[in-house]
Amino acid sequence: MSQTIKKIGIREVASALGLSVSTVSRALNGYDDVNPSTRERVEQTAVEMGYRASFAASNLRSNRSQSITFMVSKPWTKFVDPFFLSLLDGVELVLRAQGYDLNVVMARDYEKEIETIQNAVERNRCDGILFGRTRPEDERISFLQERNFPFVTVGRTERDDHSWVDVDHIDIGYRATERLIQLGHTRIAHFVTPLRYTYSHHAQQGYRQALADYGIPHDPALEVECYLSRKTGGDAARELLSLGHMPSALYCSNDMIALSAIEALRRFNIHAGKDIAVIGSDDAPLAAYVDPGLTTFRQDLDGMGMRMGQMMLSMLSGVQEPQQQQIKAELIVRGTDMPFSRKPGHEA
Amino acid sequence: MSQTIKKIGIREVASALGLSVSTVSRALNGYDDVNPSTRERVEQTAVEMGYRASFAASNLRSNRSQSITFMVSKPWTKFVDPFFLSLLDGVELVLRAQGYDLNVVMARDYEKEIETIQNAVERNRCDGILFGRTRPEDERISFLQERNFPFVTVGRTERDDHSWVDVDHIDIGYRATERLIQLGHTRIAHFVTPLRYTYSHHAQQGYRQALADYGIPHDPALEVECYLSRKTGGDAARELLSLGHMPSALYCSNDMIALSAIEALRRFNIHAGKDIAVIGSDDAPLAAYVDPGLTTFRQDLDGMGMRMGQMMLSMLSGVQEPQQQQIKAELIVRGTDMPFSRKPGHEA
DNA sequence: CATAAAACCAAAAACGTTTTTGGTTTCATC
DNA sequence: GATGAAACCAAAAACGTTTTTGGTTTTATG
Repeated sequence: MSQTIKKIGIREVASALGLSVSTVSRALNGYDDVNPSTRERVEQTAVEMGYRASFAASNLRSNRSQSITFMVSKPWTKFVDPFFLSLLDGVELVLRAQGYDLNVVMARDYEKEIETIQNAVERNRCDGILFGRTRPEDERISFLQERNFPFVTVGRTERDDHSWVDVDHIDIGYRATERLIQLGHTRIAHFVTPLRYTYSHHAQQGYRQALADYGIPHDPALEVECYLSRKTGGDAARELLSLGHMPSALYCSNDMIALSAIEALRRFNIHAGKDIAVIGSDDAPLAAYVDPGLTTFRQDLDGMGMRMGQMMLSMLSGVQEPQQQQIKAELIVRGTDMPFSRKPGHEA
Repeated sequence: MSQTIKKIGIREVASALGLSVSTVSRALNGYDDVNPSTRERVEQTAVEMGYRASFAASNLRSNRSQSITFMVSKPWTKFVDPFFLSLLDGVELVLRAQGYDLNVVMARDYEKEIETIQNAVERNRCDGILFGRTRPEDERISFLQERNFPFVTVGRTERDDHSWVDVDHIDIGYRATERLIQLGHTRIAHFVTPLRYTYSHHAQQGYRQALADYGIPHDPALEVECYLSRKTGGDAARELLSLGHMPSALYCSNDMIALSAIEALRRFNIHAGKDIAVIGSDDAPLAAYVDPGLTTFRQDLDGMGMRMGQMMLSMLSGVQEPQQQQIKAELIVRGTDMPFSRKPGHEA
């Protein structure tokens, strides 16, 4: 077994250079009252000796951790939501460039969310926090605001006094519905994501607005709240089917719901793209792989993540005003949407 | 705007109780030389006052961070690999139960892996580290061993003197190939994951062993190294096709490769489950959704993650001997494998 | 050449805990 | 009732940095 490697601290670096500890620290941290040549000597020696400042010590003294926490909530991690992983990628890229670390923590369930945030914030583990799955009334927001702690959310709340990035789900809901209407459909169902989340309401709003604009009455029976686990798109589809409410078109505010519904309907010999038109919302990786491919909307998650990172950085550099950015999604036409055609058996 | 909430430290708690700081600390940290009633008073007051020990301070003094880092490498995050997310879930569950936090950091690319580990280890940010994508010779291993830093890997290396969990890929390769042979196939291709990873070699080994055991000569042209990005399963399939090497069966050591190949072949009117038999390896979520469903292997990732967490905990409690656990995967028969039938056009 | 400003650096304080050290009380035992 | 052990607790040291304070040297200016 090789000998354990000796841990080396700032003191060792200082004495090796014949400088004081404080000078080494200031040189390394980019203070300006240090001779450029001294700084260079210090920097070089530091890497030569393999010196790395103790995270705990510098964090304690400076009260900065140079790291940002992204909290992901359980449902996302359970049935892997590619949504947030691509997002992370953008965030990380931007933060890393400014010397910040990004780390991800998981909140196992709903109650743990606030606890997880508390742990991060009150124990001073990070300089800022990011999270998604916002709800119209979200106690995480008030918690952080009370503490004046920097944060950016993915998704909005009822309030507008904080920084967020978001996809325009009203727009998606509207365009999906409008497209189905223009394809001749009038009985258009909406399988909506859990209504505790703000974005579900947005999707709903867009859907209803499109119906209204085209003079199609809104049938509440066609709007079903789905979950990724308990009541899937498949369950909702079977429910509609058994009630004889079968629509000719289906807009789902989540691709997994759409795919689950498509799969369930296939067992009843109802085929998406042939017997029923289906449009999704978030271009899950699966969407391109199924046959026929799911018509859905693509979102620039990477760009959104980068924007989110930039917002965080600017907050850390002192900007107080809330920053907000909404991005539009792009329609990806594949094979599951199609014009309306009256066929026997598929209409109630 | 509400007033900023005052940060409260251990000193405040101590003086509120009329106790010394050290007693409060010992009470909170479960030392045994403190009166149970005192301990209870302390604990109660601490939560009442909303006290939370500064992470940095306690980490600095105690040299423990009560947190474990899971490093994920870029390729995994890019094309969402459900593999590792389910794993994380199990790990987190076990660690959390013992008061450890799990956080995830991303290594953007190959070179950054060692740097990321360095940052975690040398700056004392965590008490242990977890990572996957092991290679036969893996400098991360030696780095950590030199420093005597606790770690567990997902996957093996050439060496055997460290703790790991792993899926038995030799077994998967063998059983997949054997099944195809028993279904009557003799020209069986293997689309293998990048050979820099240890598990790819295992898959290869199982594949070749099965061929050998059944007396089928090994045709190197049928074994193609694939990547998730550059050369996908689709590329490999087209390549075989253009060379007139088309096999009647295909074993892929990764489901995404399998799905990509299936999709590409469909465009040539070669249908998995009808014209070619396909077996995957890791039951990606997509595998159940495509039509026909992909025949593949399911791995108990959650259990593997939990085992991994337990290993880490035991290392932290002083166990030195390497612990190792290999799990077997379970065959999931869906629709893409089928018996051999001689058809014109699909045999070279 | 005197003086002020700027540049440079050393010493010491500070960050908020945990750990060490040691002292006092309580309790059981002889 | 003396004695040792155990239980309990307070004071102070320590962790490894960054920040503050202040002092010395150099440079620019009149």
